[in-house]
Amino acid sequence: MPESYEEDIRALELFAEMEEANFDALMRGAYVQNFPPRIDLIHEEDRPDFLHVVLTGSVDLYSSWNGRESSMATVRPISTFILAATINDLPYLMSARTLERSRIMLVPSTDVRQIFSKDPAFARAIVTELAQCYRSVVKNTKDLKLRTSLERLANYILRQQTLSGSTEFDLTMEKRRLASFLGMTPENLSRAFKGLEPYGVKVSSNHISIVDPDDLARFAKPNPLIDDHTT
Amino acid sequence: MPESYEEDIRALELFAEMEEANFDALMRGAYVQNFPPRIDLIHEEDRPDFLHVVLTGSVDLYSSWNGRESSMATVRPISTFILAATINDLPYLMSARTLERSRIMLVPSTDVRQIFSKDPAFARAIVTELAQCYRSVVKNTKDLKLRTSLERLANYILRQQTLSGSTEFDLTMEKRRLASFLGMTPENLSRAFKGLEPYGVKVSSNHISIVDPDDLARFAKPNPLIDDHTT
DNA sequence: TTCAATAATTGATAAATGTCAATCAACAGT
DNA sequence: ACTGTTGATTGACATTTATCAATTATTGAA
Repeated sequence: MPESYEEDIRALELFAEMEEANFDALMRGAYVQNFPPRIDLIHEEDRPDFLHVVLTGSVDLYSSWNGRESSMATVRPISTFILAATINDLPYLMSARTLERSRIMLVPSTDVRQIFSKDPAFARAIVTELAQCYRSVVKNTKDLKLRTSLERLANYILRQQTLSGSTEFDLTMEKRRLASFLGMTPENLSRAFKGLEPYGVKVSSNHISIVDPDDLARFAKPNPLIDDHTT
Repeated sequence: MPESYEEDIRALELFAEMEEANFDALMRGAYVQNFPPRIDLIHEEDRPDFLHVVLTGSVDLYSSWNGRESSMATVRPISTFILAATINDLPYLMSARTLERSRIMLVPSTDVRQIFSKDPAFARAIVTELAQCYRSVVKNTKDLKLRTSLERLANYILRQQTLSGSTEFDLTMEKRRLASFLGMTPENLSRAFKGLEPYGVKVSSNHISIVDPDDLARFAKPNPLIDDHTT
């Protein structure tokens, strides 16, 4: 376990407050591995043998049914997935694949569960993280059920604007994956971008610029109870 | 706090394993109240002053945006809502209203958080519950993103069949609310029921009978990673 | 660079879903 | 039984979204 990573991992909310000895024990059992792009890390229905921590690169969480597939979320450094399955020792509900070359830490699930039960600070952190994950998915469900695809895209663009801190930014994922994440087809996304032109959204390749954010916001009607992913 | 309820509450997974003294402390601060039908118990954006426990009756969790509304879940006795907001002390993401005359226990959130941090068994139970809630919402998202409304209805009917243990059962909610829960309009639901006739689904008022469950299942393609809400 | 593979776009069309209005059914209160 | 209210259904139609096929970028490897 290289020191450099261990420091970053310790800084993760999930591990920050736990006992030094317990953290060390977790790290002793863990190992880090490099994966090339587009490698399946875990598959729906598998048992959660390890808690995964993305150290570098990025990971796509996706689901399949009846030959269809949908992108559910992107995991970026430094954060973990998929905690809920690990904690309750139940099969994964989502598959995970690397999007690019990625460095992933694997922590044995048994270690996580064991230390969970003897380290109150770790337990507390897990609860906070789980509650956050839960709230994220609820927000996502509201987005899907209450908005059209055009409205979802408009709000997605506004969220990215907030994250980047600028009215100009690059999309952080392929459009086909963005489409899947937003619950639509690539063709529909392409037309949706056109549909936002009247509200001052300019798209060229993967670069987005928003002429008048207020104009876009009047259409998108962003709402913290759906769009603010920090709470 | 009437003894009769206290016993049932103690039997809840969430409270079953905790220290007697802590349970008593929780119950001392709690109170039970009766509500008529269609009463708003909590509203999106409110602060979680209380953890709610449904003792009798039923509660609808729903969300609104831009004049639209969607039913997210139904809470039936005896279970709690909404734990995630209470634990992280963050605004509710959903509103809740009684569907019928209901008896609800209100436990001050501060008590929950305080006892959470000193009772490991309670902490463990909260984690299990949260992970379960999280997995439920993920399943719901998969249902929404991977299936058409006809497929969602077909699988809903199969789930209800499993719950009732019979190929004949009554719908447990109004059709308009079922439509909203499944993410469609009442008109679309009405036509979807017709669309399932070829697969042997008979509907008369709120009574459903399935002529040949295998036939329906061949169309619905139920999947435990979406439809099994017990894991 | 050149070429093959993949992603993105576009047009034409079909399917799914929503909206609006009218009607019918169920039910509660008088 | 009457009546008003609400939910459910139906038909006509509009909108949204998906599908299929063709074309145009874009990217990455030889």
